[in-house]
Amino acid sequence: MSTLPHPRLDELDLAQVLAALGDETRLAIVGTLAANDDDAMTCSQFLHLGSKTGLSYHLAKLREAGLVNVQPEGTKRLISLRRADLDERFPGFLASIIACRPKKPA
Amino acid sequence: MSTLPHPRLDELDLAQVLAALGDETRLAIVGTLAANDDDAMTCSQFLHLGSKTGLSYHLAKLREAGLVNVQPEGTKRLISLRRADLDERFPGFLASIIACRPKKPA
DNA sequence: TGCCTTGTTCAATGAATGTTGAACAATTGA
DNA sequence: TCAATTGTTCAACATTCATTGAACAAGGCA
Repeated sequence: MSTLPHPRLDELDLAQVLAALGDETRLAIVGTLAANDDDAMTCSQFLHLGSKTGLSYHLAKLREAGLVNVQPEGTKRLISLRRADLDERFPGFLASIIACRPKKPA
Repeated sequence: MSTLPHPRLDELDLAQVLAALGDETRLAIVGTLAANDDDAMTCSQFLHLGSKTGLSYHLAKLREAGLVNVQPEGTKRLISLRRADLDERFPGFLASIIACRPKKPA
């Protein structure tokens, strides 16, 4: 699966999840993943949100909180929302978060 | 209404709300208010969660984020969840948060 | 092999956070 | 008036957080 440490479903902690999302940059990352139809994205696709180093930091936070899955693929990392896990552990939560983010017009 | 500053409905910021809830103590405060049927409570009713000073700090955070309303009443402060406001601004959010908190058995 | 791309690690820094105890303010009630 | 109750404010402190740049790894590809 993945070489990087990810919390298991039963290890997800609500306060940690909320803290991870309590940052504009990380909230934007999650919002972008959702707006991208939950398709996997690479770090470089978020460069408009901050520096390379900063993104590495924020993505690690999101991964450690259990919000995203990070899967190495060649020199890239495929980042995807853990939508199913989050929906199971915190039903309705992710949807309510995403619903009140400003949507990008088509 | 109240002498303490509260953000207006249109001023509620999702990231700030999430950050405010990203702390075990504050999450417990909100959970307790919800478990108490959204009835107003006083600071002293949360003393089991921390020191007097600490609670004052955390309750200010919750108030500034727009999660609770604090209304002076004599020497006490009546603290209540801004349920209606939160439901309007972030539909489904509060419910999803509260649903996955462990409930106290009756 | 060598170079480019992608992303991480490290150390440093400044800002924000959470906790504590002492002192203070405001109201209530004897 | 005096004392008790309820909370806030303040300064101090240690911790964590977010950001930066330089250096480093690991693959891809010529």
